[in-house]
Amino acid sequence: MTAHEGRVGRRRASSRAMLEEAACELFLEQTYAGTTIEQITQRAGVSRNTFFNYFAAKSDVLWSGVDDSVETLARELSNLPRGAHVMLGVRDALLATATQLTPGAIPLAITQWETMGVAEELQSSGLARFLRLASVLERHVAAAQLGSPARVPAQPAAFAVIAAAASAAGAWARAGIGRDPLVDYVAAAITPVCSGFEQVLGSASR
Amino acid sequence: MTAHEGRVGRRRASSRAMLEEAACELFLEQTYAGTTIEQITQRAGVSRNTFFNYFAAKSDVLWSGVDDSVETLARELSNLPRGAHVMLGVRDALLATATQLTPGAIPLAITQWETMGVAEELQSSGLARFLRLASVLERHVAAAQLGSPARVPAQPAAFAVIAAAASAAGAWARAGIGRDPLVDYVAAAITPVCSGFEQVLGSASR
DNA sequence: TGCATTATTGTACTGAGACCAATAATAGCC
DNA sequence: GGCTATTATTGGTCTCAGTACAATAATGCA
Repeated sequence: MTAHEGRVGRRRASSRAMLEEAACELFLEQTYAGTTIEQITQRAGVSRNTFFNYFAAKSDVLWSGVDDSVETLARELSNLPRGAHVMLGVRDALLATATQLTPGAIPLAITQWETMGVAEELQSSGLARFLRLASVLERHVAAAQLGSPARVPAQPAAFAVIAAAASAAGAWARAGIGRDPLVDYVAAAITPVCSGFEQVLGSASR
Repeated sequence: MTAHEGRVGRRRASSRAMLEEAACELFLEQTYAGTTIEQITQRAGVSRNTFFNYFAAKSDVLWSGVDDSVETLARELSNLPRGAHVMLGVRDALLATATQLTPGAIPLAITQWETMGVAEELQSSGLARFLRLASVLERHVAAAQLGSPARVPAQPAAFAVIAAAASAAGAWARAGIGRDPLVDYVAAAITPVCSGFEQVLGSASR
């Protein structure tokens, strides 16, 4: 019927969005830890196994927005002008990514922090996403310095910047409605990190 | 018999160290994911439940060194002179902590990175430790600026510094034997972060 | 000797996640 | 219309981590 043009095989009867919606309701009613995958699939009207056709793990439901932002970040990084200050470019790319994170696309894990009793699970499932973003950044920083001898250590810089951004996202979430836009929080958090690493470069080249 | 002075109740027949040792052997033989808790306790000669008297989770075995370093870091931070540059003090405390991490005390997760097939599990269990260290740091940075209006954002700074240090620890681990001491790696990684946040302070106060 | 305290063990259970085989729906082809 | 390759969904079964709780064993002390 829809979105099945040219594709062969059985039509999908469900979708990530369906499952996310069902899961979100239940998380708000019962907390994250208190709801089972079976309950999610029951509410969505599919079998338990179908869940694993769409998510590799229960915790993935909380993070589907982040995976998209990985691609956004990669795109922003590749659009940066060559040769300019590496870390300042990184900062711009990250801020652009944060701006593009419209409220609707912000992961459940962040927006529903308090209500869903998710803090525990965040600690065990969040690092994977963290590392995915960081590794995109790391590759960029390393590549941008290919010609010249690398002076900004790529992985530490990437880790530090992403960690600061994550902290900002958390603070933004806890600030509740009526807060400033996310990008302002992110900017304040990552600017010192970027300029710190930028100066490593500056002090060595001068 | 030993270390039971003044204590009442049954003597411990096992210990964290016993279980860690058994676990380490098995991880090297079979990888982390390939060994069950039951196998660990069998080799240690205790029952499966005893494992949970000493560790809250399987992954805790990989990280027992880090928990100690949390205390070391807290101690080093509290020994810092008052009023000096916050982030430079933080750097000193972290480097002191890294120095105190003798090879024997360095967590399995880091030293046995390749051999034990642990990278997967690190991603899901590592963030909890990361956050524990970061929150110690965060409290210190916030407290050190109590009188004056806080200019270094405590949590972003703490997250960024710890992330950089973690990256350094990983790089150190992957460098294998014959590498420089851990503290050198950590110093190179965290110095830009600390000076970046320190300058936020400097530029505002001048 | 009995009592409070602490360590260890046994049993049973829930739930995540993996694996695999069976079935259902669909498009294209004859 | 029937056949076939392809893809989605489902059911069944299994392992293992982690929890809960009760029973038992060892110890110091009154």
